[in-house]
Amino acid sequence: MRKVDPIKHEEKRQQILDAAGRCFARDGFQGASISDICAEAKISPGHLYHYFASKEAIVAAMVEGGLEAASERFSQIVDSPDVLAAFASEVQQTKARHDRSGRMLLLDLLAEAERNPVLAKVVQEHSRDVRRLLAEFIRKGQAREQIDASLDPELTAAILMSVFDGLKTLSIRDPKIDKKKGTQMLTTLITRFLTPPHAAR
Amino acid sequence: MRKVDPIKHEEKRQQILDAAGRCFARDGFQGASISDICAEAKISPGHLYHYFASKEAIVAAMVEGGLEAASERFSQIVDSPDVLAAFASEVQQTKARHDRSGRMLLLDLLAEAERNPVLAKVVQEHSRDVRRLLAEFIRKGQAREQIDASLDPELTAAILMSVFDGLKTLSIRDPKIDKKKGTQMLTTLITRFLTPPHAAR
Amino acid sequence: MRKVDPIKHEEKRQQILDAAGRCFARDGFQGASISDICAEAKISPGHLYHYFASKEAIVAAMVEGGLEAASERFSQIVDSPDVLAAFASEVQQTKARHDRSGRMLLLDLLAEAERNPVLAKVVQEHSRDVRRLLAEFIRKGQAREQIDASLDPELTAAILMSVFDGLKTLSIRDPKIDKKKGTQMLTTLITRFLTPPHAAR
Amino acid sequence: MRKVDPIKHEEKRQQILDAAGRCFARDGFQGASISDICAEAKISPGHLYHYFASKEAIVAAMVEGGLEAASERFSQIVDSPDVLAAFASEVQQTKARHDRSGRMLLLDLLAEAERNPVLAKVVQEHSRDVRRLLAEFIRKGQAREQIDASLDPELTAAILMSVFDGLKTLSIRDPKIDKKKGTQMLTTLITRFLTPPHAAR
DNA sequence: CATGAATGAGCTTTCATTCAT
DNA sequence: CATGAATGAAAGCTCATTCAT
Repeated sequence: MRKVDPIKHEEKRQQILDAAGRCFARDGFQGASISDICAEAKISPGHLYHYFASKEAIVAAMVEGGLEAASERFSQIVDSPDVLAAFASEVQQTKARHDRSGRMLLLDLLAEAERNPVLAKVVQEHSRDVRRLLAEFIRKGQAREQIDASLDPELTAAILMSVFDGLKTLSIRDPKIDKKKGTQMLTTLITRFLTPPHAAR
Repeated sequence: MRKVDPIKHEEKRQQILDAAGRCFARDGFQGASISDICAEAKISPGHLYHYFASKEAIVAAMVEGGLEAASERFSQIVDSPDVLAAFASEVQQTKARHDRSGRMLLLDLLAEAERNPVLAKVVQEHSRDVRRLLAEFIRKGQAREQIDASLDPELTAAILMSVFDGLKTLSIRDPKIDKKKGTQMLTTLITRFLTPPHAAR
Repeated sequence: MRKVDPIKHEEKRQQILDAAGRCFARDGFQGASISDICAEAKISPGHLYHYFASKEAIVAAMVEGGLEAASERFSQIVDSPDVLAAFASEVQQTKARHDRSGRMLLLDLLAEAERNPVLAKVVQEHSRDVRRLLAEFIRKGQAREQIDASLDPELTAAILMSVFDGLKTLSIRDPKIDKKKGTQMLTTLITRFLTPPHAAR
Repeated sequence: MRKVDPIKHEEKRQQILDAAGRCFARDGFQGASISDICAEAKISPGHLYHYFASKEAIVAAMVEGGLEAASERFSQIVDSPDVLAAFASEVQQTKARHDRSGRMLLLDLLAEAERNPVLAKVVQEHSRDVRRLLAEFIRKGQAREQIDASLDPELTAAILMSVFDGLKTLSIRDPKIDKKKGTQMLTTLITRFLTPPHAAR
């Protein structure tokens, strides 16, 4: 009868993950300490270990959650009628999210994934999923003759993901950049890349 | 009275930087410890501080060195006759370097620069220099009608740098990717992006 | 939800301060290491930092405690009927305390206070309090015509405190000194200093 | 023929001791590092060890020098005709020296002497010498009926030295004290202490 | 005589983790 | 479920001292 309520348990986990997210965003994966996270989540260190086996487990769970959310966003675009408009919209949303307080950890994650096999696996599985989604997307566009049919969908998807990743560095390299114009330019880039060569521009 | 050879001093500094580079590549900026670096450089921890005032100073020196080398590479392309060929070549070289033992720390660096103001400044100054070089490059291409004259050179340069940054994530997200084909696809992307709209493709 | 017993916490703090006191007495403020204190208090170095934020905090707490105790002793004499007898008694007690295991750190403290502003402030505030107590004491004696009314109470108090400080050096300069005779001589000194000139001696 | 010039050697030693004195005054015996002293003396650490076997040797030599100088000052007063005037003058000089840049290390020294047997010995030998000088002084005063003949010369000398030591703490305990008035008060104290009881005051 | 390279133990402090209650 | 006590290894860094030149 005195079993743990699994819903409450999950809620607490989420609260901890949220707190961890804020700490990681502020100080990085290595810079944020268990102590910091406990303070942010207002729980004791001993208690935290009831929910997560280790710091790495927290990172992994947080990353997995974040990537899942990203996948969902992508899958919502899939059914969008106009391919390029959907892309442009996504780009702008990406940049908007970037300014939110819950900062972008993508670069930290990717850097860390290069030496942490656990994270590497998570990242690669997520990437495969998104790439498939994106490839499917591209195939649809090609069917509608909105996207150059000569482009290999899988590879194109991979390249586009890289381009999106690269976006994160824009404002690091130049904090004063005009983000709106940057978005427009990127839309141009993607449009020209994907548009069938014979199409009027 | 004869002062010690400043050349030897500089040599030792370089040896330490090399060792640090290997450690950072292996474990990240935060993951690599002074002890690790000392072991790798085969010196005592006390001695290291004759050459660098702090761990951060080592990071800064290493980063500065790496970025300077990158700038030099870029400036060498500037005089290249064919714009797009030069780009493609640079892309391939970038990918080749990526596999070297002295691994790429660019993502770590950019992630770290978001919270370390010292690194941020170094990165931004370097980025400004390279961006100017690249913009100049683009202007030349526009003068020769090899590059779309309607593209703002500075912004285009910034976007291209982001695209290059994004490249680093390709093989993290998919270790099995065919790098050669990736390079070709990227060349296509850049070509289509930059080529004047009326030009035959 | 039941928070941990703050009494236990305070007890542990006191135990650590006691251990620190012994170490400082043995090796001085700078000579005693955190390791030493932990060994003496039989706790781990990490644990010590649950109770004190830094070594300096330990020193400050210990000093503050010691000075507070000293102030209390002084305030107890204030109501004593015979001024000079009270002084003499205090002098003897001071010398007795000097031999205790929890040794005298006054000289270390005063020397350190010359370069550590935090300690300087603590010392000066304590000194002000004791000086006021002593001055009040002197005023009472002057009212009873037991103390020369021409002496400025504040300044006399300051000088007397200095004389007490100086006492600490007696046995350092000559370990074989007869402490009883020394105390008598000091009583003579203070008596002659304070007694009204016209009084019969 | 290529023997070391012993005069130059001694000069260098003195230069180092001077530099050390400045460092010790600034940072204390433990706070000043060999590095600091080398920088202040403008020599290399290796070279310093040609002149002194250890840091402790530097401290000992410096202390010995300082105490010797102090003894000399005292011995110069010995032949002074008026006992009390000479005392008062010495007190004022003591306070003046206190403000000099080459700051007072007496408290550090006495505190350190309690745990360092080498320093303890130096201090005690010096103290004995000065005490004898002072006792001789007192005996002279007693012969001239300027000093109370009932005071034991040796013990009185010891007490007076303590009183002088205590002086060093006056301005630590109250940085805003009026030093001139303090000196006058101390002269009063000593005068009343030493003056024969029957003498007019 | 003089240099600066080099050492290695030790310093204060931090931190992920475990334990007793 | 929840706390804060407690650990101990490791971090970055300092320093007295020695060594090769």
